[in-house]
Amino acid sequence: MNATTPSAGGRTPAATVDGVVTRSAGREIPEATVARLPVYLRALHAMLERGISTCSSEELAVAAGVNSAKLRKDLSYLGSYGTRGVGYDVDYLRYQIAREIGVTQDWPVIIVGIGNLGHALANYSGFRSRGFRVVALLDADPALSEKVVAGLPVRPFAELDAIVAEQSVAIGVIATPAEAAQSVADEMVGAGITSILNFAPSVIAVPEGVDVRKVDLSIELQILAYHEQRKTPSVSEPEQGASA
Amino acid sequence: MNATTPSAGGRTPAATVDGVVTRSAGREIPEATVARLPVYLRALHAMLERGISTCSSEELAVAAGVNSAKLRKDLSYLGSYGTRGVGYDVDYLRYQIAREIGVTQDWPVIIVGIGNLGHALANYSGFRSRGFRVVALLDADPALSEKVVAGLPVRPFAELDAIVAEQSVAIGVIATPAEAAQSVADEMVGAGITSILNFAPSVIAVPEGVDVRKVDLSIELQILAYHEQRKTPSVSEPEQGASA
DNA sequence: TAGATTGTTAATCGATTAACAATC
DNA sequence: TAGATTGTTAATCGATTAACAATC
Repeated sequence: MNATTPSAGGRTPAATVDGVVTRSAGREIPEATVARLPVYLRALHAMLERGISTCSSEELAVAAGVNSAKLRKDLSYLGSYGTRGVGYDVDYLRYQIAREIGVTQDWPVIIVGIGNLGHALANYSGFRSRGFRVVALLDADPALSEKVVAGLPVRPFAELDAIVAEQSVAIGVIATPAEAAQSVADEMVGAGITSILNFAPSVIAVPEGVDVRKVDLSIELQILAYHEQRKTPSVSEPEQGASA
Repeated sequence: MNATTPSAGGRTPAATVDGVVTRSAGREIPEATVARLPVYLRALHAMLERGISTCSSEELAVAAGVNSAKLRKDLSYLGSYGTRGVGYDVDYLRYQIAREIGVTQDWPVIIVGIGNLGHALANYSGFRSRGFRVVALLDADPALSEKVVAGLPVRPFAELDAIVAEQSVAIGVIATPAEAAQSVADEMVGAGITSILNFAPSVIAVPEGVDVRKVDLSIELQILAYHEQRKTPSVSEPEQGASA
C-alpha cells in the first residue's frame, strides 16, 4: 500500500519492479516475459494485417521466434485468453497484451540530442503505431534551435521542465554524446521523467524508482564478434570470415 | 511480410553457442557474462582515459553498473587477472577482455539500408574505437547510389557478394524497413555473412550457425511503458504522470 | 604480521522446457 | 466421441549473490 501522491518529480515508491508498488491485480510478470510481450504483440499485428484471425500457440511462437512452451507459459501470466483445442483469437489476444503492456493509448515521449541518431529516432515511424508519440525534440546546441525535424521544432534544452510538465511526459530518450548523458538524465529526473531509454554509450545513475534501459550499438556488435571469433577457428584473429 | 519457412527461430540459441563449434580453448563463458564483458571493457577504457591504472572489483563494478560479486564471477571465467589484496591493472585487464571478445583487431562491417537510421549508424564514431570498421554501405534504391555518406559511397545491393568476399566481411547490419529485412538477411547469409545485427522491426529466420541480434526501439520503449504503467497508479492509463 | 581484496564455493533465485491433464 | 490444443506442473538448467578461504 503506498499513498503516492502522483505529483511532479514524483519519486515513485521504491522497488518499482519488485513488489511493493500497488498493482491492479496481484499478477507478478517475470522480467523475461515482459521483454517478450512486445515481440508477441508485433507478431499478432503482422497476422492481423495478413488477415489471420485465429492462431495456435505454435504458429504464434514461430512468428515470434520462440518455442511454443515458452509462449504459453508467458501468456499464462496474463490470464487464460485462448481456447483449448482451438487456439487464440488474434485480435483479442493482441488487445489483451497491449493492455497489459500499457500501450492501448499513446505515451508522450521526448528525445534529447538531435544529432544523427536523434534525427533518425525522430523520423522513426514505428513509434506512433506502437503506443508512443514524440511530443518534443530538445538539443543544447543553439544552432539547432531553428530547425524543424520530422515536423517538430528543435527546442532549447532549458525548456525541458516546461515541456515535461505541460505534456505530462514520463518517458525520455537520450541520444546525446556519452559526456552529456548523465547530466541530461539528472535534468530529466528533476523534471519528473521516470523512464529513460539511453542510446548514449555510458552508464547513467538514477535514483530508485526511475527505470533506465540502454541500447548500445557497439556492445551488440561486440557480442556478435565474440561468437564470430569462436565460429571460424583457424586464421589469426578477425579479418578472416566468409570464404564461401 | 515474412511468411518464411521457419528454418530456425531468430537468435539461433544453443547449437551455435554450445558445442559443435570448434573452440580454441575449452572455456565456456555463459551468455549473460558475454553480454557484460563489453560493458566492463567500456568502463576500463573510461578509467584509462582518466589516468586510473589500478582498480578494485568494487570500483569497476560501480563504473559498470553491476555488483562486485557478479563482476568477479564474470572475470573468473576469463582467468585470474587480478591480484588479491590489490585489485586489477586497468590496462592489462582491458587487453584481456578485448582479446576474449575478439576486438583486439578491427572487424570489417557492412551496413545495408541507408535511410535515416543507416545514415546515423554510418556516422557513428564509436565503431572504430570499439573494434569495428564500416567498409561499405549498400542500398537497393538507385537514387542513393551516387551519394557519399560518412565518407563512403552508397553502393548498389547487387554488389553485396563481391564486397563480402573482397573484404572478408563476417558481420552485417540491417537497417532497412521491416519488409526487406528477411530477404536482405537471406542474401547476406548467401554471401557468407555469419553474424547479423538487425535494426529492422521484424523477426528474421537464419540457418544454424548464423547469429542474429536484434535492436528494436519500440520494444525497448514498450518494456519501459509496462513498468511506467505500474508506477503511477490512479489515473486511467497513460497520459498521466507529472501533473505538477 | 595486519589489512585488503581476489577467486571460488554453495545456496538461492529465476527462466526454460517437456510432458500431460484439462477441456474445447 | 475423437482430435486438437491450451494452461499448468514439475524437472532442469542457468544466473545471481553472499560469504569466505586463499593470498597478495
